Amino acid sequence: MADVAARAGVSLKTVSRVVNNAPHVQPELVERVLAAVAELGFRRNPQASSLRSGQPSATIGLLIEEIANPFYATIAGVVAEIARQNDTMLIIASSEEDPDREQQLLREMCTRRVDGLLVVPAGDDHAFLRAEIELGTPMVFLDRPAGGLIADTVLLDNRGGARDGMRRLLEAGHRRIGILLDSLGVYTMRERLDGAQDALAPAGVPYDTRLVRDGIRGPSAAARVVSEMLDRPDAPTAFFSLNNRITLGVIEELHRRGSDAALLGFDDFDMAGLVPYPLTVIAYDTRELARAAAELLFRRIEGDRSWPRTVVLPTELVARGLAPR
Amino acid sequence: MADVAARAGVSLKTVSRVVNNAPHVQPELVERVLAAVAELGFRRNPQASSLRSGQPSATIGLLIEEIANPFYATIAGVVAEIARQNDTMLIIASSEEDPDREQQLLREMCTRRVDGLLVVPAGDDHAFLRAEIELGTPMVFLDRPAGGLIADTVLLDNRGGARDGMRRLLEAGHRRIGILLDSLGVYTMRERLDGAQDALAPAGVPYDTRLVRDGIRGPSAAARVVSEMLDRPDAPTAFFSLNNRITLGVIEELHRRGSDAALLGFDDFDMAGLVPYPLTVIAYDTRELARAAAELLFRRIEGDRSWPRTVVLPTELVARGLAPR
DNA sequence: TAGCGCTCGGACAACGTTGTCACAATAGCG
DNA sequence: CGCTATTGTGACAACGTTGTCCGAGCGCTA
Repeated sequence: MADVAARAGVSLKTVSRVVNNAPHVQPELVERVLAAVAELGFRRNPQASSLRSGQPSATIGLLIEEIANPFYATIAGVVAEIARQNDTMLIIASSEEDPDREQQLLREMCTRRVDGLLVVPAGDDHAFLRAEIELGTPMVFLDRPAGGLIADTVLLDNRGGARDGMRRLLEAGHRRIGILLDSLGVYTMRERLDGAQDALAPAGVPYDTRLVRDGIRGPSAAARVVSEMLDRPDAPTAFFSLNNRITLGVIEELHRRGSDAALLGFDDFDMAGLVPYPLTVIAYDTRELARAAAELLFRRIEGDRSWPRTVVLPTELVARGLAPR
Repeated sequence: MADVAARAGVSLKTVSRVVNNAPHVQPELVERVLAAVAELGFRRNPQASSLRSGQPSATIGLLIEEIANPFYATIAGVVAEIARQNDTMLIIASSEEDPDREQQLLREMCTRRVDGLLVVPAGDDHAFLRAEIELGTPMVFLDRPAGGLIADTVLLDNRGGARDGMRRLLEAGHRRIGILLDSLGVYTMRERLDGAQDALAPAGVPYDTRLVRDGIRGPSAAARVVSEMLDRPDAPTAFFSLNNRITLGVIEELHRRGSDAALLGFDDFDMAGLVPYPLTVIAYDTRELARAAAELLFRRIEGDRSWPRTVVLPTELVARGLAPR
């Protein structure tokens, strides 16, 4: 900046004023300064600038489980767009469902003085963020609630959606429904399982633990479990898959066998209309989830200090897949 | 930091030493300082730190077209992981194929003094980055080459892959092959179309422009084009779709009609093994693409000043989809 | 023409940290 | 016991920028 000032024949402060579009500078000087800036390729250092002026960093952080997963990729896309609209840069990191890693990454983001955080929590204790919140960093949790912390949260109606879906299966006369899920350690899985149970009691169907299988990590594991269940004498007449990766495996196995079991899956997915098996999915608006969370965050950043709120977004039952030809 | 020093009864500099794990500090003092740090909730300001010490920002930027797109999401995931392994934060932004927006976002990243940039170019002139490169910011372009700039680049063998795929169709006896593509403004589309043409001449099949349709933006547009082509008297016996969104639409229409046209698609996709139509895809390793680019970038950041290199990754023909039941 | 207010430019300090250097205290040596 | 090394500590300036404040120069009025 001093070089620019020398070149333009003005004081350092005048250059600062020009660079910051401050008033009270002669048009002629402005021009000279801008010329010098262009010639010397000067660009102001935002670190020094915000150090002195105490301005925010115009950066937010987004912590998700896994970027490559379409659910999180969709969220990241929406957040990136809203961040751009707010002239804010976006730092993204993946916790890979590891609480230690989550904590480390969130700390790092806070250290970098992000203006706000959007977090899909991995661990179940986020007390370490309390100091940061009190220090004034806004934070919005999405898809799952934070542990041990009262904070803004945007969730899906996992429980209600699962209950509605199960009710549909029960109304169709199914009494033996296989329920397949990933880890019970994940909040959404617990909620969805609870929702399924909610529907059983009013229908007079007992909760049979032999029909519930957890720890299913991917499509092929799901296919194996389905195969095994169908081979039992009291095979299920319907399946409820609690996430879309499991749904894929179930479809694969049911299609392979030419089975006519009903299939209900939580999570919609791309190409769900093209899969070779009729299924009903519990769908929701992922983009709306991200939008609500990001908008809330920016309202907080702009100074909204009202009491933390929790938003729950609805789910919807949708018929998908192709009938067998 | 001054408060911490006062509380621990040491000088400010000693606190700095402790915070930076510098040697030559008495263990007892270290302890007192750390206690004061904990009590006051002190965290050093990396902006001021790097302002003074001139250290790099430990941040890289990734510019892609659209985060929600699985191709870019996969890239982002790999880059995020490699960044983490290098203790580096990752800023992600989407250009949405808009050259102006690309330029604006890249400038902003450079202003923030990122240590390096990974760019999927949207525009075709990146001369504005030359000053930045000469200033010492490493940059690696991926999936598409930069315009008007000699720089590190990691590409896929679009042309070779398309040629091999077409050759396969020609060997199977197809002579009328419908070619469907998105905009010719996109580098990869041009390369793939060139590759298709490369295969036609040696097989003695003329290039018939009536069989080539560009400007196809999504699955439903693709389905319409297929429908129209199949209704013509000299309907194609095979289709070559130049990206996976188009492939989806083609499948939909071919399946709907119960057609037996052969289908070749560029880009593999999730669930490609579950779609209700037999198809061959030109697949490649997206993760490897991202890995190669990110590794190269970090080698540059670590000081590798060798001549810019261009890496071209191979493609592979893979049979996918389910035969009709 | 003196006095007044208004505009604009520049000197200076400060943001929070660390590199440099100097000095004090201790240990090691002849 | 005095000398030099070595280690531990602190004063100071500097990184690049901007907020504060003062005063120079200007035009206007009485």
